[in-house]
Amino acid sequence: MENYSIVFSDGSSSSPSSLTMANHHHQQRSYLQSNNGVNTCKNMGASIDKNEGEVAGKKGDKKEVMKKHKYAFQTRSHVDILDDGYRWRKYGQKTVKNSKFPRSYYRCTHKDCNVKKQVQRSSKDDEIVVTTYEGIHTHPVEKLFENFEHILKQIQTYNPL
DNA sequence: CGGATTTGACCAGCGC
DNA sequence: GCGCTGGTCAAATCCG
Repeated sequence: MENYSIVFSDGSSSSPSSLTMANHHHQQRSYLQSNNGVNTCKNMGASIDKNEGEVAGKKGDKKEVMKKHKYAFQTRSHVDILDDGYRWRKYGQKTVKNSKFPRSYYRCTHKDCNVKKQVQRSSKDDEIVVTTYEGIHTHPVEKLFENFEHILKQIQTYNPL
């Protein structure tokens, strides 16, 4: 069962057999760990918050209100969308510079769960898929997994290293 | 018919 | 301030 290589990284260092958890902001989280902790991830630019938490009006007043849980990892796979048990609704796609492939933006389809993720594949190695999660799910996983064998099988299927 | 995608527009942050 | 770039919206469209 050594046919997969899942590489946690923050986008910079990625040696293909190490597991370096990304730690963008405050705390790091286990992959696929559903938890109902406080989730105050707010969107920075737009103002689509319906009845979400407070909007700190001006900047400079409160600076550390938003805590974002953001972590990325790379997988060697030929499928973009790894089935991680949640349902995702695509809400955007942009072509990023320095990359041939577009980046897709997904959002969790649950009612009060505003977890986002981005899927982007590397321009150099089109086998590499960079998935970036942001936020913590406030609801249990909709699909039931026994363990990681399911998702690992997806990677292994398309990655005969 | 309802929910998910598609896709161009729109907007904000940043660098020049 | 302006233009580029990345992130999101939303209407149209697709698909079960």
